[in-house]
Amino acid sequence: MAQVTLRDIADHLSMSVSTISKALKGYADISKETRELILATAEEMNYIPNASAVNLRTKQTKTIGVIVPSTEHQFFSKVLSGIIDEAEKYGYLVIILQSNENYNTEKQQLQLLKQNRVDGILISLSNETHRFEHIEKLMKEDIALVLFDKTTKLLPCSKVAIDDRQAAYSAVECLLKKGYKRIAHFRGPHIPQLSIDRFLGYKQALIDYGIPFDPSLVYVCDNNDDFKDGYENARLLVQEHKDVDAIFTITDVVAVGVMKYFKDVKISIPDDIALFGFSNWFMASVVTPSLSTVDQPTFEMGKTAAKILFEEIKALKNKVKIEPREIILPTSLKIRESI
Amino acid sequence: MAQVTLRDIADHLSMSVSTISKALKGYADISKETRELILATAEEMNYIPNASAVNLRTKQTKTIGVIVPSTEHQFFSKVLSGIIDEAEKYGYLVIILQSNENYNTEKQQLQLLKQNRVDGILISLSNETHRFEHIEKLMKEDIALVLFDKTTKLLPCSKVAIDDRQAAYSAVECLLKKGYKRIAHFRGPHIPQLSIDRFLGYKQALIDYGIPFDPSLVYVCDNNDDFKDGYENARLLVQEHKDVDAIFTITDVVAVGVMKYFKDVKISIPDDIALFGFSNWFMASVVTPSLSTVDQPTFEMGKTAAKILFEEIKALKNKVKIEPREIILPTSLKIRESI
DNA sequence: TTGTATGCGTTATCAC
DNA sequence: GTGATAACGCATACAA
Repeated sequence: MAQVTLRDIADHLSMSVSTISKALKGYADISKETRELILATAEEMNYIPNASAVNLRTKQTKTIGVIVPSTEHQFFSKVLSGIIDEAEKYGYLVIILQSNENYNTEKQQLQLLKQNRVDGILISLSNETHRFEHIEKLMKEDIALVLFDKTTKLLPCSKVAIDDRQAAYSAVECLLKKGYKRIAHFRGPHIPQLSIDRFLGYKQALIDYGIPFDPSLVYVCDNNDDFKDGYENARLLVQEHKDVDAIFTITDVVAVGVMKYFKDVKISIPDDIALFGFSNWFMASVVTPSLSTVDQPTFEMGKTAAKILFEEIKALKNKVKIEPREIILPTSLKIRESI
Repeated sequence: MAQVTLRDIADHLSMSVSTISKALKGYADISKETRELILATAEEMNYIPNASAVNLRTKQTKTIGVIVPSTEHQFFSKVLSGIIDEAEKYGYLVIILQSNENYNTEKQQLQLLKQNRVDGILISLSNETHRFEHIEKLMKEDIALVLFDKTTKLLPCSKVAIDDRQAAYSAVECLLKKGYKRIAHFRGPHIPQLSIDRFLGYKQALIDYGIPFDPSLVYVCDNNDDFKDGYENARLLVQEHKDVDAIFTITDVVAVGVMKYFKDVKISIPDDIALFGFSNWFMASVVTPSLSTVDQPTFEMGKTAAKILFEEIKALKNKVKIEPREIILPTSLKIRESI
């Protein structure tokens, strides 16, 4: 059974298609009676407008695209939830794509979204992405774009993120104030701004507190398996630096990997080594000992990014120039048993 | 800058639109030279087909819709990942909607997807959904539909799920074999088939092992906050039934809530009470003590559901009648420290 | 091998 | 107040 069209309703009522269309859209120049008749008939015939036809005519799809490195990542799934919720309020649909931290995939997916003429795009950059032509190209066209979480300073578009550097600084500062002196950092991959910033925050805090920065205390987690990275790096650390008294990790899962290793080799947290995570995922509160970490407004980040995107879509539609904005969401420390 | 159309290319090359169209689609009746010229020009002009126009013509959108109760739920985010990955292979885009366990929302979202003429729909039913007219209506139209995870026996469409009853049976059987005799069950809400089935598996195991079923040992988790449900029900249980020696929970997060309460009141797991979860989420392996649970193929469920959906979309397109299938994915027990 | 004509379902401008 | 008519961008049957 094919879908009912305006034509079908028109035929059924022996009226013209344009009359039906106008009545359905509440135009003033249709008499109340006919309008009501048409509305009732449409309802009865189970009419549903064909979005493709509408898109073609109106040149807007009421759809946005979102590219994230991975949907199953707890952080992103929560952001997505925020985005989808917000989109629904605005009557927008959300197409979700995962780049798997791959630059080429990300690039291709942008094409796909363009092909579908989405009204706007939200991206959290892949770890691999260090060239931005694909995005710059996009920005020159009539398509709104907002970066979130994994952003870059090299792109003059709106962004929603946290102050990773400051947040990391606070975390390490907290360790320092507690008296820890030999603090290692399990950092993220080299490209993403976010992992650079957290590293810089770490370094700065050490310097500010008169602790010499020791590069050999920085371990990189770049195997796309944070838990394992944490576990392995913990193993290495214990071999190489017996004097370390605290670790600040790029993310909670890394910290949980560390905990696992320490549990296996009977190193006690925080007595032997303290541990500070980042993200405040659910698991941070339920592991033993519970994990001190940096709380970031995840759901809010999604909502905010979406909200800004919709504003830009609206501006674009009205041919108003958009001023790129950078929203920094507040973070806070969750102090728990691990320090 | 408006998007380049076939017309633009045609004008640029002084050819007809249809020639361009055919060349781009690789039709045989275009000479190799012109085709190559056209391909090069299209590339150069940065032509990207307008999906809305194509949809309108071809009556397929190469898009599927997915409705889940919540994307931030770890289980669903993993399923979604499987769906998106699989869709990408088939060249399909995925629109994701969350019903928030609300029947009316689910119903409305189905309308939205119809409006967008998606080629197929995947749904995991909301906990509230106990009427299925909205879905039955859909099934009568040219739109493929596959249920996953939260399915129902009342709908004659394809389904992908696990054997919840059997899986729950195995878990409880495992507890019984270990010698636990007074086993409570923290069940899910009353409507979803899945929580009914897990409950039935629990009950059956007891009966088969000669333990009388005691309804007062069954606690319901229906506040949409599994952790809290677990925590609160644990509190109640301890008050009401001091003799219970094991708990089987509907899901891991509930179990983690239980663990938290027990930790707070110094009840030892598994010495005082054993604990068995369901889902094998990441956290199950990292809490202390680690949680015994039922492992289910989450990512696989998404992939499988998508795969079946695409088969049905294909069948529908070729006007082949589709035979509903029910795929049961295998589960297994993960025995850890909590029992 | 290429071009012409038509229609997909809708919106919007213009007559009547 | 209502109805032709054209246009959105593309695909395809058919004519040349």
